[in-house]
Amino acid sequence: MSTIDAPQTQTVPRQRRKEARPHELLEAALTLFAEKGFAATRAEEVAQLAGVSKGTLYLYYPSKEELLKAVFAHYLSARIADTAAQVRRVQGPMAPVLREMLVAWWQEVYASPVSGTFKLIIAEARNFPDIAEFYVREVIEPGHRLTGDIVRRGIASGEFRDVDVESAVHSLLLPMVMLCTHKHALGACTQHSIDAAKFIADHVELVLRGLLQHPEAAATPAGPSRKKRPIKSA
Amino acid sequence: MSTIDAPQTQTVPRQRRKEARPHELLEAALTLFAEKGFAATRAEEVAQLAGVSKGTLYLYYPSKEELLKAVFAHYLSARIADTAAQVRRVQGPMAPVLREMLVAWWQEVYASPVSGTFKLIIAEARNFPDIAEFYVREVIEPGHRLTGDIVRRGIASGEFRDVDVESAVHSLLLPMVMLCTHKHALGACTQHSIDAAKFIADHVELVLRGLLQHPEAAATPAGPSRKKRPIKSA
Amino acid sequence: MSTIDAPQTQTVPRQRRKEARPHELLEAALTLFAEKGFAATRAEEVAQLAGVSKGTLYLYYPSKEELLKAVFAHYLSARIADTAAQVRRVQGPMAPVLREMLVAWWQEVYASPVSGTFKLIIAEARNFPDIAEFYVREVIEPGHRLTGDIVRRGIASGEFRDVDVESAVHSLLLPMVMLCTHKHALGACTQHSIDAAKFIADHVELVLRGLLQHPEAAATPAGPSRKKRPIKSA
Amino acid sequence: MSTIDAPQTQTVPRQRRKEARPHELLEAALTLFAEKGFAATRAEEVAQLAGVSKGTLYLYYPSKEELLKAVFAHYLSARIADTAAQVRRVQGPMAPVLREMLVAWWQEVYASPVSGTFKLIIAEARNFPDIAEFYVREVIEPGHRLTGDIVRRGIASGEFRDVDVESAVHSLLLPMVMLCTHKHALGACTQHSIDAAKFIADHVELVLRGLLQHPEAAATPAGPSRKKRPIKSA
DNA sequence: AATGAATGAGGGTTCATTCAT
DNA sequence: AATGAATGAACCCTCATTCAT
Repeated sequence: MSTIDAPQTQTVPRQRRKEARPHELLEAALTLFAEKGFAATRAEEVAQLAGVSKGTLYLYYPSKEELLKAVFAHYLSARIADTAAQVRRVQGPMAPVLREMLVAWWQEVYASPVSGTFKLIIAEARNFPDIAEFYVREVIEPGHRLTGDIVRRGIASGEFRDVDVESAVHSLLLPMVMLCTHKHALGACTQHSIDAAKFIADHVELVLRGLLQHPEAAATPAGPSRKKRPIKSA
Repeated sequence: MSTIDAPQTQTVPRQRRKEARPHELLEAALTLFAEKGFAATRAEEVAQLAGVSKGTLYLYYPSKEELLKAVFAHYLSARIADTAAQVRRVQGPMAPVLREMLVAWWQEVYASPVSGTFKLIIAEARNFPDIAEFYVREVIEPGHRLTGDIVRRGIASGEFRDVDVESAVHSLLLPMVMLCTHKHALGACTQHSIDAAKFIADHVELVLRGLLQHPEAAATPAGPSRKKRPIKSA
Repeated sequence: MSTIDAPQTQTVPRQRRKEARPHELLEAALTLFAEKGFAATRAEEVAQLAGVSKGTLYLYYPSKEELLKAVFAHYLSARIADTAAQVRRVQGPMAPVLREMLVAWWQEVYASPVSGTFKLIIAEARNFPDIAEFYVREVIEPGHRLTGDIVRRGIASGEFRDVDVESAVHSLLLPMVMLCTHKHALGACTQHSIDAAKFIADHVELVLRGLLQHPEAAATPAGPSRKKRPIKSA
Repeated sequence: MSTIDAPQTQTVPRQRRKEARPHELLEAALTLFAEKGFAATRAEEVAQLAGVSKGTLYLYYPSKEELLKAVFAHYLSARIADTAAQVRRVQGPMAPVLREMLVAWWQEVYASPVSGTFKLIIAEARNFPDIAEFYVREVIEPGHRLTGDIVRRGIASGEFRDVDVESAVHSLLLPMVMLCTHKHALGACTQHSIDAAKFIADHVELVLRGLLQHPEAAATPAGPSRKKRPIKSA
């Protein structure tokens, strides 16, 4: 209210806040849209969760729909490209590459707000076809190409069996996506929780074993992961 | 109705309609709720798709929310129990049982309206916790128990490796659920379609191979399914 | 449904029912309109209370509004005329005439459904001006004329003081009307009930005493009515 | 809109309106509810009469029913208490006290919107029992106690006859309440209007005369009030 | 830039009325 | 004559969006 020494409820300097606003609004929007769905979330709720008033939201985004688009644009851009570059440089067996990539991806995504985007795109794809198209082009296709390339290299080198690449990619990725989706859907309602960290590890090993020409030569223990790994899942 | 060949606008007798209405309304509701989400679907749209007026919907269901609950109650009751009974009677190796059960499940569900329930529960679980609880109790837990029992029997007999049962069940089922979800989400918007029939077959083989103690002994060909099977996927 | 020996839930012969229908519907309508108001009463409720279906109501009355008009037409016709005739013939002091007329009126009206018409006309007069006009012409004006005539005769004979006739009529009648109104309004909700029989007696005596030139000569005891009279009030 | 001398559609500052709105809405609500009844009044009509849009009404009152409750809370609180205090202090004969209190009450209430509350409570009591209970407790009982105390004091001092207090109170008050009711019911529809000012004066004298031990000693002229008093009745 | 009062189109729900049986 | 399924206009209420402050 006054310029000097006003009792600030937030210690963050003004300038900071102003720059941070759009990001805070996007995170609030992702959180609520993923939780309740786009139509069932009120613009005012988003503003409130971001700590601003209803009017302020409209200073940054001209409509609720544009806010949704901005959420996707923000959370899904330039996440694939760099991983792809890294992978291309790697030499040697593909099994460890796959294992590390998937676990790393999972560690980065599952616990972060980004995990909410999957439920959100599932729920809203048909209501916003241009978002769906954008998503397929920017997220799904790059992700599939990346994973598919690894599988193909494994097959080419004789490390993997000659499986159908598309199907293998789906077998690898869909459970992980489903897990993220579950976290924001039923997982948030019931006690029927999945131990995500453990499942991902087991899942990758299981499918790798299905992929490998000589499973017994795999570097990982043949048995299930008996103990939970100390990775926090939320 | 009339004496001489009056043009009949309504050939269906009233009484018949009264019995058929609830089911027609439920199918219309599932279709639209799965397509657009519960909040974004207008009650009148459901009525229209069912071929009745807005008011008629309310003769059968007292509110939109009760209609949603009825959708779940109708489409998800007593779908698990009979399969479970069949499975329990089976003797011999579990791999074929798993293969047949999953393919059969998929054939029955994927092409039918029931496939829409997965997207719907994902999108609405957090808004309707009692529906979520019902769903977990009536659908998820029985389904997991059923699949888990097969895996356990396979492990006990030495057919399968000593994997973590929960994780294996997830690896088996989540891609299938994800596929149903996808069909009603991105799959309905873009050309990036998945060949579901092929994927399911490949997926089951891949994971089975990961499960089996001696994969090379499996009855199925080691190679990928090169040709699409002539099963219609929608 | 069948013509011969159908099990009749009502022992009343058919013909009787058919003739009685309109009256049963009117009584149901008066009851509910007086209880809940015209707008807040559903046509189906009236039908139900009369023991018929919604459609049947419309066989007898073309609309809810016509039903309301019929209620007034039925309950308020030819109630004044005969009393008026009786009164005109009477000779002698007017105090007993007034006393008897008011008590008789009250005994006949208060306990019967007719008592509901007052609340009803109060609540709906402004929404249905033609009903209001009818009511004023057919009920209020004759009633006032009748009562006023008695008072005027009392004044002319020197029995009553030379009061304003209009005002005296109001003082006499309004409390009685109010009592009927109260019975169907607050009286139906709370324990704060008025002992109607006692009040009417006391009220008439009190106002008569105010009217009389020589109150001490009145035939009634000067004290209050200590005991409730054995007249049933509902 | 324009820079010079733009015709201002809204000269009232926003802040002012926010404070005034609730009262404007309550008055509009009382007016319309009393005129048409609660059920027959549309929320938008209330808003319109108060000069705001439909949505604005709901910024101040969460539902039409809460608006009704607020009307009663606003118009009927703390109206009795202060009169009661005044009356208790008075000494001397009770007849003038009664006369003045009733005339004052009438002058204050009859011409004001408050007069509508009687018709409203009559019409809606049975639909809103908690409002009825509130009304009995806050309005009727205090009012009766106040009036009854005066009558009792008059009896105790020998000024009044030993009448039944409850009945006398009703004889005094009911016509006044009926008059207020009439004003908003038939009185608003027809020419059959009552001269309220005159009636109240006459009524009080008439009933006082019925109450008094020695009527001829009363301070008022024995004859009727021949001339209308110059008090406006609406 | 930020606020929040105000708006009004839109959607859930009710119910008077119709009409095929 | 009687029924009750069906209709759709109307009404309560919500909420995305605007705009004066």
